[in-house]
Amino acid sequence: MEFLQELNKPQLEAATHINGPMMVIAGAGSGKTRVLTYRIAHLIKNGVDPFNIISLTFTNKAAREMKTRISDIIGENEGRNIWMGTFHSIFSRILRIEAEKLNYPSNFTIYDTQDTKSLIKSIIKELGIDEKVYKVGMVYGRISGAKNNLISAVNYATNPEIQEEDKRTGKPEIGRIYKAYVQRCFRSGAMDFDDLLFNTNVLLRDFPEVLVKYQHKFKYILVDEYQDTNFSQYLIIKQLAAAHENICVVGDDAQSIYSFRGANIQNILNFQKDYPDFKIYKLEQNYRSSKTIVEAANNVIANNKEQIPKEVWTSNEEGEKIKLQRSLSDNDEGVFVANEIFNLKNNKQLSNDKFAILYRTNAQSRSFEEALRRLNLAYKIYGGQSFYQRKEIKNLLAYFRLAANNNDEEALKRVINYPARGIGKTSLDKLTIAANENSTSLWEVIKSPSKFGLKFNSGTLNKFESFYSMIRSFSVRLDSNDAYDLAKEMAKTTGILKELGGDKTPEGISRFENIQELLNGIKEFSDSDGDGDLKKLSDFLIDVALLTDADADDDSEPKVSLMTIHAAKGLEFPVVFLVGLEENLFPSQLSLNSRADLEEERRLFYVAITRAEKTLVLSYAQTRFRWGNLIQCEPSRFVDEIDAQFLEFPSKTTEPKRKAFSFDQERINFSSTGKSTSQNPNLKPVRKLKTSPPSNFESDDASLIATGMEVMHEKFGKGKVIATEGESPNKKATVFFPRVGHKQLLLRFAKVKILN
DNA sequence: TGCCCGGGTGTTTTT
DNA sequence: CACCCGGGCA
Repeated sequence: MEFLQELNKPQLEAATHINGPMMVIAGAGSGKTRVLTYRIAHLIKNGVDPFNIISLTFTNKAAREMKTRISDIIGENEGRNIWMGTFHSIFSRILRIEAEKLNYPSNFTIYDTQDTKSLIKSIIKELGIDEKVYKVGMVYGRISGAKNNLISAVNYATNPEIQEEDKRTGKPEIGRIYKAYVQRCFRSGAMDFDDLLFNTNVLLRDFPEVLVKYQHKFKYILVDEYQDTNFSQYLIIKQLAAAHENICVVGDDAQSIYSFRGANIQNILNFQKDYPDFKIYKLEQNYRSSKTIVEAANNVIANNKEQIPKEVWTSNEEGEKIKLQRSLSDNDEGVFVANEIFNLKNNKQLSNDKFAILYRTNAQSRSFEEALRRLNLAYKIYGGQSFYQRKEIKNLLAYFRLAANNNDEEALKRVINYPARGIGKTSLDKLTIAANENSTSLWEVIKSPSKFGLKFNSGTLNKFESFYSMIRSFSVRLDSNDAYDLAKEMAKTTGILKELGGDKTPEGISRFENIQELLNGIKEFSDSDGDGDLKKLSDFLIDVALLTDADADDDSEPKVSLMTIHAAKGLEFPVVFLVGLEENLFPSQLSLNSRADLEEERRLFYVAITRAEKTLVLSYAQTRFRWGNLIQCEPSRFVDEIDAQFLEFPSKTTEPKRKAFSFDQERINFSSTGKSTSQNPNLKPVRKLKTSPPSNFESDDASLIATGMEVMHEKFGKGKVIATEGESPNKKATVFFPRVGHKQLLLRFAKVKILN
């Protein structure tokens, strides 16, 4: 097993651990994927059947990469038998096998975020609940959070604490919406993302024989990115592992960045409780980055209070300093980065794929796209609006979905009048009401409206009838037709091709091309793997909701990668531009009210820095367009947390040519003085220039603040203290602001003044 | 029923 | 600024 020789001591120990529970705490860049892959290879070489291994990853991309790497060692035939994928894809697979136990069809639809929100929205309307108070996103968040903690709709509505909480925040109807939502999904034969995990839990809980079956199958369990699992996922793992306890989890608490999605670091602590005789391995040597980058990252993360002690180090060379770049505006930032890539490419003979631009929010990509395009640099955006989420694509997919699962309400609503066939809102409302009253699906009502006491004029009835029979004609061919043949015909028969083909605007042409691209993709699917089986459209459709753009990589030419930091997790690049490092953007404005949120932002910053191998550029802009307004920005506090010895302040020449503002002059003078303090001197002039709002806002001493007081907050205005909690410096206050509602404030950070 | 216009509203992050 | 939604009109 010569492959094991490439490992260092702790890596080797972890990779050759065979039986019993184990946890690997792996610092950034310490080779955890390598350990996981080699461990799997080692298991197989030691007689473990690949069929008995399940390996859960965070993204499909990570899964595929690992699969390739394992196949390289043990051969593809063995490798393909390992169950490897995301929680969502693996458990949707199991749910399809076991669906009937839960009274679901095995071809259930997976609702993506759009479908879910659209359904919640209709429910809120139908129930006559105020949409202004019950914002769809917020309701979805509550329902999702409940599901991730395995709180069913019934539990939710009967749990006194939750009801109390919802009443206190003025939203007592969420339980009702949750109930209706679950019913509607069920009648539609649909599960949302959270259901895939929730229902797996139900399955394992209510059907002991199923649990035993999968416990027996998955004798060896591996979980990557364990710090980002939520309770629902945790419990699935725990149950599956209960029989053999051959469980291996790999994670890094410093890289936990998904708590907003219910991820819980607590799971790492639970691990020690659940498996007292577990073995722990710590990987602390970083192989990815230069000393400078590793130490800067250590600087940053040291500011977090809550973490498992570990010391990441590297024997790599010291490397370049981290460049700090200031631009006048968001557009200039784009130009700077594009120019810099252009130059580095030429000077160092690097291909495009060696570069990544990382940002906090998807909306920031625009200025970089424009600038890169102008220099003819090929780039690829990961995440954001994915191909499969585009309207035209979703519309065609909705026809496929509806053909495969006639009860899919969201699919039906999407296409029943697209292209326009004269079935409008009024008719649809009638149908919906009848479906609800009779606890059935829309489809059943359309099939025979009269059965449900509905009266329509004959023209409308004819329209229903022809829509119904068109869809049915597709449905009956699903099992006998080739995916591509059927898809192409559906695109034609439904009128989609004609509709889009007639639109000669640039957007229309692009939409048409997207449809063609989707059809091409299906063709590829049809032609793939010549094992003789018929490739069905329903098979193509199965996990389409779980696919993201990153899964459809085309490597025709090397491209610059643009993505959010969340999406960059697990990746590495020789050159990284970390952009938009401004207060209120990164850290996000919404994270400033609690220590936990701020620490998560800092971990995110840590993840971002540690993606870089050799060159790291930190960039911020002084002004930025937001909500259509030009706003002044100040540099992110995180930049200050890096010791100045690791930073380099670039010369003026890298800034795009344009009339300098007066403060630009100031910056040059300042840096030429060569003043060196322990902090970053170049940040200070900007700080002074902050124009909004003048910060003579003095906070009062936190210890004085008490329940009942009227206070003034710098951003939220006047408010009343409802409760306080803890002692300073960690004293928190719940304050009600008429303008923004209830807020939890950590008084150390919040700018609050006592009014009376 | 379908289209167009205007106002209101909103931004983390993802499977 | 962009998008979405609702209202009003053809």
